[in-house]
Amino acid sequence: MAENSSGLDNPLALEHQVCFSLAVASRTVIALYRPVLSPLGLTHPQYLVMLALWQFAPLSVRELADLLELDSATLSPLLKRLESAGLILRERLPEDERRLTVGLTRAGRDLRARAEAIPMHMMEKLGLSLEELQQLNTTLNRLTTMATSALGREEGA
Amino acid sequence: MAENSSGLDNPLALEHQVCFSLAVASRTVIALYRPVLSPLGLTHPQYLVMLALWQFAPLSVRELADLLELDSATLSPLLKRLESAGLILRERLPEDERRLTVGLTRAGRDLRARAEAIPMHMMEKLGLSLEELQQLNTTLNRLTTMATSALGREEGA
DNA sequence: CACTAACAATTAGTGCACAAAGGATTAGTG
DNA sequence: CACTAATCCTTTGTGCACTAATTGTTAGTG
Repeated sequence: MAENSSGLDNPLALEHQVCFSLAVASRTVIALYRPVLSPLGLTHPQYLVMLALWQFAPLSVRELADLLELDSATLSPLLKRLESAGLILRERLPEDERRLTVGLTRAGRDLRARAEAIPMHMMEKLGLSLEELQQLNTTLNRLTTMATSALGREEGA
Repeated sequence: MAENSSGLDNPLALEHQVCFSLAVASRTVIALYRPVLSPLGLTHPQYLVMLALWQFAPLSVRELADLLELDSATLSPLLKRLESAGLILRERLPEDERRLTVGLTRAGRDLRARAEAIPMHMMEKLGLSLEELQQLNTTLNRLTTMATSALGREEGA
């Protein structure tokens, strides 16, 4: 009976690592989105970009990066792919030639209608209630807040 | 007051998507590991492989893939890098030449001592209690279970 | 025993994520 | 105004994740 589930017996045990559960959960949930997004021609990160644009377009690359907590170096090629797919437009801002404005094309806007059923669909697939998902969302956001502030402290040190 | 936090007002709102919170949390927590793992010469996925090996070595590629819920095509190059780093050994099983046995080298075993402080260190960085982390772990595992069984149902259909 | 199935690992190809460096533009300061 | 610093985006390079196709090996079947 030396075993327990607290992680005190073997702190390095795989099953005790939150970072592992988190990575697996993230990959698995995203995998569940794949067959739903694939008919729209979107990957999951591209879907998140489209969500941001449907909600806030136009946005600069920097604003998108802040919203999605991604590096602009990650977004740059992703946005090019969305542009080749005809969903978005990228143009330099006249008043600040450094910035790129990302906006939606007609096709990009139209895609929203086809995406509208996705959240409900995924909820049913997952088999979790709205309350459970909201609770989970809150917990995850709290975790991210803690991790982000810990990262911030490091840079300051 | 048309807004609420249930997601019913705008199901596609970025802040309501669990998949988004999950992806961000995963990336952010892994980012917090980076400065801790980098002195050991490990990336986070490599760290997870080492955890599995410290606990269960020797393991075949298939067993590792099952444990980590990863594709063998992802593990193949990763294991080669760990081998070049001198941490693991890869050899074909004499009794079944299809399989590859992955075992630890002396350096690989020795690295465990340096990794032993990591879980506690990360817990402190995050600023969450052991109970909170256990609770989170349980929740995430439940989520993965739900998502996995949903994926299973799809293949059957 | 020959032949086909299944299985294990690898390879090739696409896309995401991040670090580091670079080019272009704007803002701030003496 | 000239010059430095900051900002924005892109590019390059490395590594992870997944799909599909491939090679090699074992197991099962007629």
